[in-house]
Amino acid sequence: MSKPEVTTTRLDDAARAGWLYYVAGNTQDEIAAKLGISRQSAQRMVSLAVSEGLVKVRLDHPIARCLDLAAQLRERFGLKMTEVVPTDPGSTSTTLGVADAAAAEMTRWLRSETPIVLGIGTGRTLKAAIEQLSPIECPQHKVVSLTGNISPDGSAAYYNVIFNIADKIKARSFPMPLPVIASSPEERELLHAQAMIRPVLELAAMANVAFLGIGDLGYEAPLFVDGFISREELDALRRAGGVCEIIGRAFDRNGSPIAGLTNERVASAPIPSCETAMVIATAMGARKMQGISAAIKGKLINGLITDEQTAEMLLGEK
Amino acid sequence: MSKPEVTTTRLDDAARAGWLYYVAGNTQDEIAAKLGISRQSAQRMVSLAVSEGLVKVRLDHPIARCLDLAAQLRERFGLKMTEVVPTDPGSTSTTLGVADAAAAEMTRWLRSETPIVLGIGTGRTLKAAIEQLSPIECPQHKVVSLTGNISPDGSAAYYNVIFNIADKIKARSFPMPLPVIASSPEERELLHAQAMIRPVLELAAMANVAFLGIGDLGYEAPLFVDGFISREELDALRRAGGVCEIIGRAFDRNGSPIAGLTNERVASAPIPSCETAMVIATAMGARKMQGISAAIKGKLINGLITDEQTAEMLLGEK
DNA sequence: TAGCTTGTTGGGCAAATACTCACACAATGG
DNA sequence: CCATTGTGTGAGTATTTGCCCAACAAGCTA
Repeated sequence: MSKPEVTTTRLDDAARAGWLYYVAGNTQDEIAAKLGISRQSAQRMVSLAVSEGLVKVRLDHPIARCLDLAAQLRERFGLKMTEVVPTDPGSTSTTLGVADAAAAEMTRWLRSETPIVLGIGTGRTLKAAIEQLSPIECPQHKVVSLTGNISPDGSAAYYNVIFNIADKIKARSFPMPLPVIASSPEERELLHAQAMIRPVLELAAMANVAFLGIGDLGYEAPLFVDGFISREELDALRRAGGVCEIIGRAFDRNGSPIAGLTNERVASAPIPSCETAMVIATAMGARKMQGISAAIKGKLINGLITDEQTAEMLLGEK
Repeated sequence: MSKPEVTTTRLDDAARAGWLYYVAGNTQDEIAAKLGISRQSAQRMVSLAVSEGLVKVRLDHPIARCLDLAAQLRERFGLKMTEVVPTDPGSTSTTLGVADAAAAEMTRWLRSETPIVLGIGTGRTLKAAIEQLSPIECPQHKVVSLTGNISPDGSAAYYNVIFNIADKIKARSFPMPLPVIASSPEERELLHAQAMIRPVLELAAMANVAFLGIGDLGYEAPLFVDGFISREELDALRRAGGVCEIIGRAFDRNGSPIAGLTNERVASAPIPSCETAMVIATAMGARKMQGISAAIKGKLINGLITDEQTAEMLLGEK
């Protein structure tokens, strides 16, 4: 404690370089001179700071167009909370921007003093969002996974993010040690009746806020790509009118759950009710359009984080 | 409302360009192409976004050395809150870093749900801090100026920041329409007895948190440079042992107020008590050393935002 | 100890960026 | 009406940055 020697880690140096670069406005040459390293090393430090996510850039100018679209979405679809981020016209990313926005929104919730239960879905968008999340201590909260975290091959489901989020925030976390889709309806009942699972399901039902991804059911449906359902099962869902999937459960274009098929084997918790919780979907891109639209129509969600282009398309629909 | 035409301002474009650059990671060439402007214009947009403060960079890696220094300061001097930012070795700025940190700390206070009274001092550091502050709506709070805002020549005191802060946050603000230093003790009493001033003084005494700058009394003493006191008055204060000045009031090296002289004419509110409020000083640099040290010794403050180098010097003193 | 992998460093260079300048244009004022 | 001033634009250029590569050190294996 009184020792003046404090171990300086690699990341400390990176943070310092990043600070000198972004906050103090030095050039990399100057940083190199001040830190007694070569310019290349300084460059590496700075870029390390960026790639490690030490450097967070925020734009706090409300862009009129985005605010307007957000307000229109709220009004038109009766949503309680919407956020619209700018669109990068050339990018094919399906998470760019919304991930940051989702992370920021999560942070707002987590900063609450009063304990909350945060339900968390799955998917690429959420995974990216959690990566953006700044570490924050919030032992007062509970985070509960809404889906199982076991792949058909027994490995951990890659896009289940409960462990990632638990890493970032010091809250009690509740994973669901279940396959995403059980092999039969009976197995699902059996699994859900387990003493270890029941409390998690109960907690999920009590969520104050939930963040969900929306999966499409096209050729590249994440549910299929990640091996949770077979091509035949995917086709069957589509023939039955399925257009999207939320935490594994398929819905038609009106947001009604598809009857039977894989839906009767999905081991996920029910989506928390909009009556009792803020249910926020984070999704953008043309492929998600139908899904977002369906989730809104079916009143599955009451919050949406999306991008400009998607917002325009949603509003453009009759 | 339903009109699709939303006026796009200059800053909106800047924000969009900044977003594409910093968040989406485009080059300025790409931005130019996407926005249909020349590369130079794109560059200008981005740099405008930066200079307008639309782009906020945050480093959320706790640098071990800074944390350690902060902890040492707390322990050694019995402070409740300390923050130490990295030092830029070559820079002569006296606000770099601490201004951002002060803005962040203010934001934390302002985000509180329960109404608080925020006392605000004066000076270059605070001015810079307020500039960094993101707009935030907090009608529940009150912001009260601790010093008068009238220069000897009748103009508004430039470094009085109450109006700047009022601009940024939507809280009720209470300026003190008084000269900083009255012409006589009697005038001060008279001014303070005014019906418009008394409530402000009472509010200042009730502050939950106050942010103060510390001014030195050297050749470039802000109080003198800004024309509030004459060279003779400055010299007199120094001869009387004055080493620093907080909201216009001079203190000796032990943090005791200088008796008589300009001190008996300073029209500022008393510094809020450390018993009832968080009194946070933001100051860095060699010239402020004595002042910071005095403020600590005199228990005028219980919080400090400073930089690495200053922290080291403070801890290095016997 | 030679041979290998792994990780770090600095040189060099192409790409990207910041800045200066000259000019066009609109608003302002005589 | 023209001069003036401020603001925005494009061209050109100097600076800064990102990245590839070869060299080198450290650790590990045989």
